[in-house]
Amino acid sequence: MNSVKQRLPRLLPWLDQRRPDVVCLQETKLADQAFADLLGEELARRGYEVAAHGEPRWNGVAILSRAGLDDVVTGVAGAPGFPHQEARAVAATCGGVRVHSVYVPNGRTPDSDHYRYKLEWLAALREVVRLGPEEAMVCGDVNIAPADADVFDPAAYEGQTHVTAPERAALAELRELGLHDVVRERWPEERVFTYWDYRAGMFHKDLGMRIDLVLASDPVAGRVRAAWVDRHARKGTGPSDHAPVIVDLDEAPDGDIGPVVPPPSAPAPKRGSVKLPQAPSG
DNA sequence: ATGTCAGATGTGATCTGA
Repeated sequence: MNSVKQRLPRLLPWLDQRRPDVVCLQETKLADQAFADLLGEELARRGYEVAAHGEPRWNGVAILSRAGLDDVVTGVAGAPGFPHQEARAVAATCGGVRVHSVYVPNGRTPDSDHYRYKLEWLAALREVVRLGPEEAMVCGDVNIAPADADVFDPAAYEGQTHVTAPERAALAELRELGLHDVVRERWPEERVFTYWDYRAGMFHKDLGMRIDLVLASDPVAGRVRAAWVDRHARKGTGPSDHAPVIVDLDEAPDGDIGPVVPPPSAPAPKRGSVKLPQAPSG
């Protein structure tokens, strides 16, 4: 979101256009009461139940659902604070699936306390998911590009947060619980990004990173019929610097809803020596 | 061009975080 308050004119039309059953939001940057005051009524009118977990200024996550919203848990048990507990995770059971909306700490620089905090936070998240139900999804801004293919130019990010080996190992350990990276599995060779820096025309040039993931356990991943990044939502006036990831699931394991065609993406520009703005990622 | 935003402090420009 990069502020749900600033993004309201984009969020509500997007909900009406895509009509998702379950929505995981990150970086709402709003306390729970302010969240309810700002958009509770608009969401209720659209049939959404809401689990919001926020702070007055930073962070903040939420789950919107019209597929049920049960057993809401805020935060990650056993996770460290920085120094206080931050609003970076909320979980709920929606239509039989344990859904986690997560905003993984940024990490800032690899030698920082914030980076160590990020790794410890991921380890705690892994424990929560490990002890949870088999049908599970982890969705959100993980602030890690899983592989070099998830960065427009790996050389431009070398040694920076989001691409280091320990971060990728922490993410891999989470995935070793049996979680599928459903967008990468659907688009194994394609150029797919979810985040583009606001500066320097990065979106226009499609110089981005794939740091927003939908991870799904086996029984859920088997129901995936479409998985794609809604780049359209990054265009136009007043977008977030991230684009939403959309995943369609069948209702039944052997169901068939026919072919689903994602919208066309922009042609990939040539890889080159592009100077990277010094404040990476959101 | 370190080229953008958003939130805050506290009124206007500067800081923090991404």
